[in-house]
Amino acid sequence: MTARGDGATQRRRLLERVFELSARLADDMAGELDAQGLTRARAELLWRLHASGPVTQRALSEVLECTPRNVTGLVDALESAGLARREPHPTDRRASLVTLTDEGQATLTRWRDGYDDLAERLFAATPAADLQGFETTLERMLDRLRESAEMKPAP
Amino acid sequence: MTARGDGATQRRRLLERVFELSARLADDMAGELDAQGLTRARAELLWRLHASGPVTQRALSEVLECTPRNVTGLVDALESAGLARREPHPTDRRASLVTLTDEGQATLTRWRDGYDDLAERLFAATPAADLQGFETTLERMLDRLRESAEMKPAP
DNA sequence: TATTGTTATACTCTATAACTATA
DNA sequence: TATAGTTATAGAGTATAACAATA
Repeated sequence: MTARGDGATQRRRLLERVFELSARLADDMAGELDAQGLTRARAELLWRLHASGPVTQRALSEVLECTPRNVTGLVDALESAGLARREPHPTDRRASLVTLTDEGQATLTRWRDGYDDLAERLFAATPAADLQGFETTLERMLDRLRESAEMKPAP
Repeated sequence: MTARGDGATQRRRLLERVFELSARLADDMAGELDAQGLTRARAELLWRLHASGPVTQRALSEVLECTPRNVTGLVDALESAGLARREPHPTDRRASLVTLTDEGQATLTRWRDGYDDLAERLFAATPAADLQGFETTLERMLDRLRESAEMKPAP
């Protein structure tokens, strides 16, 4: 008979729930993207592009933490899909500026609305005070993870 | 001047934190696995195998929600790595039973310890009462996601 | 000489379709 | 006839290395 409510047991169960949450959110998102004919990697690029405005592929490769070669393929796909395009860099003829098309912009607007819908769906039934506590615990978790990420930054 | 502390704003910020948590946990895990020469897909198979005991590839393809062909490749890789092996099925000569090797078992034991360490690292600094509240809110979120997953189960 | 982005090549995960050996 | 697992083929993400054009 081990004691129920044991701290380690609670923590283990909690972490399991957190992983389930991650998995379900990822599934949810993958489903949405699939319905739009997009993949996660391409969506991530669009998202970053929206956040930054027009940028070089070099900059994208740094933000996405992948190789320039990888960016080439993603931009090719997004260009074919009509969501982004390459424009000449005004001063550096080696580089090009990746830009959202109007359709790309529209896609991002839809995502923002979907994001808010999801936030409401997940949290609307929870009192604001509880959400405050939730955020505090969440931030503690993030602090621990940020700490360990700082310890091993350069691969 | 929109009101700060507005409900929608809080929810949006909270969802952002949740996504950051997911991303950091995934990065953390990918780093660990990479150090062990494993990929996420192979680790997932090992994990399921540990949970189920020896099973057919057919069963694995259902649990992992992927094609039998995919399982073939993953088991091939795990077999080469010495973590799993195929054994003849006792009654069905078409099928084989995938089994953890001793090294595979040892790997799983290490993971279990690492899992508990992570749970402690993330939660030890948070009072048990706060964790209780955290779990309640987490469960509400999961309920919402489980609901929508049930609505569209069969692709 | 260094940098931007590309082509060439390769590995992993994933899927569909066709096929073999069994049930 | 149906099932378990394989081979064959293909697309997507990712990586390294070599190369062109330009800085």
